[in-house]
Amino acid sequence: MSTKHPKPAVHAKRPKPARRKPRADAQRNRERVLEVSKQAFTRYGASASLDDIAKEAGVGAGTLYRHFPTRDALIEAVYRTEVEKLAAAEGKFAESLPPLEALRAWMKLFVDYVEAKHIIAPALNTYAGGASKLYETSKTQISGAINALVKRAIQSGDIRKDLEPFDLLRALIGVASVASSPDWPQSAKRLVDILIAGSRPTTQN
Amino acid sequence: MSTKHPKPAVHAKRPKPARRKPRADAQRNRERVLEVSKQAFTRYGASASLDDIAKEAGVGAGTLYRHFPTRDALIEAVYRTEVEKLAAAEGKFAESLPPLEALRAWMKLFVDYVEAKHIIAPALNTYAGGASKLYETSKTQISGAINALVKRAIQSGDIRKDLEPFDLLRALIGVASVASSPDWPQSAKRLVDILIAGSRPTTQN
DNA sequence: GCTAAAGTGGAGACCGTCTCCGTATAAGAT
DNA sequence: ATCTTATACGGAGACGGTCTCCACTTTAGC
Repeated sequence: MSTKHPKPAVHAKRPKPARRKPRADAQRNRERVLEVSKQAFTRYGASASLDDIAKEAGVGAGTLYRHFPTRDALIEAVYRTEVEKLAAAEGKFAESLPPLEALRAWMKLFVDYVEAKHIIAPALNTYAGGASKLYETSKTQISGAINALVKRAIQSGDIRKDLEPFDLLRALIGVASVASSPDWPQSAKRLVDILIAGSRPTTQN
Repeated sequence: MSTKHPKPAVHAKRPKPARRKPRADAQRNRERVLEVSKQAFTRYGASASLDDIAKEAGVGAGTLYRHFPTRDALIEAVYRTEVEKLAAAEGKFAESLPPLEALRAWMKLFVDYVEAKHIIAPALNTYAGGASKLYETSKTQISGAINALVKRAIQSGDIRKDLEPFDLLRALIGVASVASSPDWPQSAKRLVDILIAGSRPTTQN
């Protein structure tokens, strides 16, 4: 074996362990699980049976758990793109609207997202019990968005200087977690207006 | 049996089925379960094992489930008194404080209650999944309280006429459901102030 | 005391979670 | 084309929680 080629380090994507290319079936299964999960979560809520999801996706339970070790990991993966879109909307609003209206529009968009996929809200909150660090990135993205919007609105003088952006976010998550009653979306949007009104500089009394 | 006494309708508490007095042991067991549940819920959250609770209370699982057919029923029973106290505080504040401050004080008291017993908030919300009608009475009590406070504050001109009291309540429940981060109580109270500021009549702009 | 109504308790059926490991298969080397 | 081996698969089964069922016990009322 002294004639063997020198290490093909030129082709290696990763310098360290010289990894092998990921298997095609693994990738396929992962996507199928994700697909089925999305439907299952919207249909049955966050407590949908994972074994059922695995079955419907045509994979064994072991496969599902290998790709997504915990329920949280799965939820996070499912809603990662949604959260990214929501965070991205911040930029668009910031460009096309005056500061205060951009903030208002984004907050109402948040409500819309939660209305469609009501699992997002608990996913952004640490939720009851386990303080998993999995949602950290999602949280960071959303925090970044509202931070930018509030900062801009403060600079333009539309919002009190001492307002904590995170307070607003917490209120938003909270309001969104309460999903009872049919007129919830209207109520949530009225609340956005109240929150913004309450965040303006105190010109009165 | 023709000599038997005439129906002792005089002593009957209930006219219809002439019920027998409830058994002493049943009452005792019920209270023990309630006692243990209260501790278990504060220690392990709303998902504490019911079988464990039964075991610790020294009763069989069957007994627990007979008294409280569902988890919700048990939670409701445990926090019924707390909710009653909270609702009762409305009267006190209404007497001793000006309308707006009474509302503010009550809302902050709400936050304090939730901080101590973080299960109250989900109990007031329908929560994810099943729309059980069990919390109806609790909800009604709390709704009544905030309704009275808001109405008074509207009449004194401190609050916009078109404000939906239930919107405020929903925000409160929502904010209270978000229990992450150590400075949550401060944040929640800042939010109460924001909500109230946002509910004032629009003298500006 | 007697008796029927009321209540008890725990075995066990059921269901969801998650692990373990023997088997299958794709990727890369020859 | 075949071999080798890292990678992935899947489902049986251990585990733990929920909830029911019913043979047995206890109590209230006479």
